[in-house]
Amino acid sequence: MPTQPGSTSPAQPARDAGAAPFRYTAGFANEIERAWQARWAEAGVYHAPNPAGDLAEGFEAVADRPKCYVLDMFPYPSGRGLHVGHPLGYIATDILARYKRMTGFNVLHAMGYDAFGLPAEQYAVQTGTHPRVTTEQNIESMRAQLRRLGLGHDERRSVATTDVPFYRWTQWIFLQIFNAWYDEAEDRARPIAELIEAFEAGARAPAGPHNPEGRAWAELDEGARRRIVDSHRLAYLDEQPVNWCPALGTVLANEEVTAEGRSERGDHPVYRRPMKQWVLRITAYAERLLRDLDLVDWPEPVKLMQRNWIGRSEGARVRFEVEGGAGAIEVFTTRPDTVFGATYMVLAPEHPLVESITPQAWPEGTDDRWTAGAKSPRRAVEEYRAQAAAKSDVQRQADTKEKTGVFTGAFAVNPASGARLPIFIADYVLMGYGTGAIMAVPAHDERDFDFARELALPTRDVVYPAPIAAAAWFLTHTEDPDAFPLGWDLALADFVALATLEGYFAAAYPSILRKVARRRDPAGGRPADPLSVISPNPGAVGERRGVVQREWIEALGEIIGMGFTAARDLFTRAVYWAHAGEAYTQPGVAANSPPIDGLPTDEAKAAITSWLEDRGAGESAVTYKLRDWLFSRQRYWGEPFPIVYDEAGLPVALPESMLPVELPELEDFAPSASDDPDAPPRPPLGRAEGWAEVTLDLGDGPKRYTRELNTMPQWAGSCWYYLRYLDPTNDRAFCDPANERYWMRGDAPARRGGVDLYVGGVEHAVLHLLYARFWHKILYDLGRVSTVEPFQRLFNQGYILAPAYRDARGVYVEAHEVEKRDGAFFFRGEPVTREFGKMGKSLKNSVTPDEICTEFGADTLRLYEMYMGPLEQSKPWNPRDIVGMHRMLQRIWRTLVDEQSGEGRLTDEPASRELRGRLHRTIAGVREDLEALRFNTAIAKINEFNNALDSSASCPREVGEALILMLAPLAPHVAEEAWRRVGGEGFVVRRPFPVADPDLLVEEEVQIAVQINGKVRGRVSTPAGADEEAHRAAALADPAIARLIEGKAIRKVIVAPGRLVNIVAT
RNA sequence: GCCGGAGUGGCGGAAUUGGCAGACGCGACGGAUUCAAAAUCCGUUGCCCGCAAGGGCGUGUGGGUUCAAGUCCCACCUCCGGCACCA
Repeated sequence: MPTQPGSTSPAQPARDAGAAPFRYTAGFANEIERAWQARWAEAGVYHAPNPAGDLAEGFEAVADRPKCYVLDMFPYPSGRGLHVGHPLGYIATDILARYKRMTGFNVLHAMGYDAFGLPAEQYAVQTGTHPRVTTEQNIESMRAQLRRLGLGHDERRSVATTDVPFYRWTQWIFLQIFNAWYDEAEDRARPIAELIEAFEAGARAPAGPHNPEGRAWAELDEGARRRIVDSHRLAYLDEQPVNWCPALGTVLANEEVTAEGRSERGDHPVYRRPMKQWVLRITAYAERLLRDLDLVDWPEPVKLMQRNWIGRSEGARVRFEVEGGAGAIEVFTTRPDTVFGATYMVLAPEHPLVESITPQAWPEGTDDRWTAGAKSPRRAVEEYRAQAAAKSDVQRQADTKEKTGVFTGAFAVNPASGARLPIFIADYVLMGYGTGAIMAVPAHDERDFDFARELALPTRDVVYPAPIAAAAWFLTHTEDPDAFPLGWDLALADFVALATLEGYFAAAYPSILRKVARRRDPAGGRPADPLSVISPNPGAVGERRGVVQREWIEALGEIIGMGFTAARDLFTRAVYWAHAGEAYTQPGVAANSPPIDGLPTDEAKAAITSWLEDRGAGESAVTYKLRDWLFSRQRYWGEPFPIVYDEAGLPVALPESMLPVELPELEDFAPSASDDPDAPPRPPLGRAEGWAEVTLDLGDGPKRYTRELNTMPQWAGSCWYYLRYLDPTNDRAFCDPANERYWMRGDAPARRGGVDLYVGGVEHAVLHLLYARFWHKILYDLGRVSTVEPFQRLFNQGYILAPAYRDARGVYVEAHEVEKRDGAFFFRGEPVTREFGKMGKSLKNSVTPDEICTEFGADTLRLYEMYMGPLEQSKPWNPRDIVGMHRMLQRIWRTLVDEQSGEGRLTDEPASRELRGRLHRTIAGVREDLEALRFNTAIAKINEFNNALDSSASCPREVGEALILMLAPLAPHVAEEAWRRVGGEGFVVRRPFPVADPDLLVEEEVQIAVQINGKVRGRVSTPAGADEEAHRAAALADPAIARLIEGKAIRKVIVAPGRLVNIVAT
């Protein structure tokens, strides 16, 4: 195609013989698309200038514009290629970016590749092809696929995590994390040097498990000092139980293990086993990660998922002294109000105190069920621990209903009740949460209840729902049940009814009891059913004053049914819940807990916490489910750590000047996979001779060091790639501060800044988005970025679903080959069943964007994907529907271009007032829709507008040009081609978007509905802006309406101006 | 089990603040064009009764609020997603 600017490009006529030569056909679409993609690339129309550095050219021209940073979630360049589900979000961000560009923003939109990862490595293991080769090929083919869609990315900014100049800075960020610690007092990360200074100056005492004797800094030797400092770092080495997957030869993060306890990749069994690993201290940020969710504009469900993942719990830490002076067990509980109900304690099998508290021999009279048949507590503990460690998570999950555990032979003292509590170990208590120890309150916790039942442990009630609390009080405060004139049962019911009305407070109970005791003759005599005096709550949601839930009325019936003595006995012994056969975990009223008796649960919690605090036995506390982030992988194809170990085996960070640490060349990439869960990990980098062992001068002369042989997990690169887009070629910094501040923060305050729009799937709701926020906050604390949060606005696009077919065995078959006959589906003659599922390889139902582009053109594909429905919704791919969007483009094309000559057919006549009004209403609607990412309705509005135009013989220029400009973000190639043919100047993608004239938005006449008693009976027109009275008159004047209301009395006329009139008549 | 999201014609969906349910597209039906077909264009199309005029019913189910409910409230059903011994 010739490219003289301004000329009408005589593209190849459509090949269809006999058809109009310049009809918008698939072949024509493909030709102009290729041509425009080449012209855009040549002219660099999507280049966004930076304020500083290599990409600063042209910045002055846009310096006065606001910035807009639009971002897609970083894709993995899979060898399988894209299916039509992948570009859904990319098309959406492209449209928004184009729209923003046309409405006066300096827009940054780029695309890069999260290219480290298992598939390339596994392919390398099988074929010996270097993962870099596979990865680069995949990136190239993905770039080609994306380019074909006409996405307007600034291709100068494309990065891949596997590029050495990129991962150099990933390593650099790791060093920032390694060289930082979390200052709780200031609630931020600080450089580790400042901690060392504080130690040296004596401003801070070196405390913690690495300095058990609490010696002063000056007295500590070099090794001890380093160990203490290392234990403060945000990146630290820790021996901790990890998810070891022998089949993959690597450990996995919790997030990479499925609920079934298998690897997310490959579905291999995963075992728990202790290993020394790099761990990032994300828990230090738990509170801020939670709190700052309030700063961002994200879908509420995603925020909720993060909140749940962080899992903040408020409660108390309580200390229980172990008998015999063996120390204290600290527990965390969210229900300190139940401390009087603790009847035993449980430690996680791995709990460090287990060793020291377990005695040689069983105490006298130990129940057989507690010992697991072992001769001594030590033996029992040892065997149980071995058994628990051998259990895979699969079994552990499966076993949740059967509680197991053994007695340690030791006892602790309940700091509230003084009761003697046997101490058990059991795997239902997890070392990783809270303190790894619990006080067991079987009456009010289901797990404790199950365990107590299994091992015949006692329960003790300390909370009742209000009606039962009243009944309990009545039973335990009545001496002579026969003294009630109408019987104790009626008195009890009467008491409960009144007590519940009065509220929860036991203080009122004595006077109620006296009142009930005096009652001789209730109205209507003694009822047959004593419970009839209690008013039930039919709604049964929550518990309100004065009403009793049916559940508890039934329970009261049972209590009455068992007779006074038996019932009283249950409550005197505090075993009502054991009798009822379930734990009561709801809030209620405290009982059998002297300092808090009668208090409702929330007050009881606060009261008992300060009571415990006064006695030095506990204090309020907060814990999180979130665990520190396991950051080592035994892989080849990942970022090497910039860490070496010295002769003492302690980690030493390499100086910045030694970055990047490049991956060594290898022949064999396989980690040593094994079926043996106990086999030691052998990372592939260990085989890199001359690399794993190095001589370096790190300041005190050349010495031998061993390199860290693990690599970083795939999440590392995706934690900061959005910052590298901002300054992709910078080799002095990961990003120039001026560029970072311009694109990330702009004119916003630090708390409101961040990427303007981030689009991706919900599957990253917790993992990627939490990790990236964590890194960003560290960089913020260290002064490297200017915003508190990385992503201001998040949008989750839905999935594209497609029919998938299974044969009789339940195996998926190639959807392309399935045939439909008489409403049934067949694959190679065999009947198959249809279902809808996420498009992809596993369901064998992929459709590639390339096949659709060939058949209809990229613009049609773009429109169809956006037209399918709301972006955030999952929706089925229906190939039959695509042609609708193709026809729409054909119709618009015909409006603008003569199909015979290829010439623009706009006329210079002015548009009629009516048409102009319609145009401006369309512009206003389309703008609103694009702004809100409602592309489906934006397209419908443009289509509707063009349909209205069709009948008119000629199209005025002002209308036709606006139509092209509105179409440009959605279908840029055809818009560009039409623009040139109608004689437009320059690239349409750089033109301003049409602006609606507010004066033209109101229609002169409005059709309104006339309802009689809420049913539409007619329509009348009213002039724009008519008042209520005019509406009313117009409605009543309509002959059809007049006929219908004839002989009826008009009660009321409701007028919604411009919408409807409703006549209420009888 | 707990927490989220969603149910509207034959299909995808629209109705943004309680105000004309079904925009727009597909499909289907009828017509134009064509030797014919494809492609394209025009028209009809929620369901039921009726020749028609017209009437009735309709947004998962059952109740409620309102002049008016897809939209608000209560109870329930179904599907999808997340979490799951977290003390």
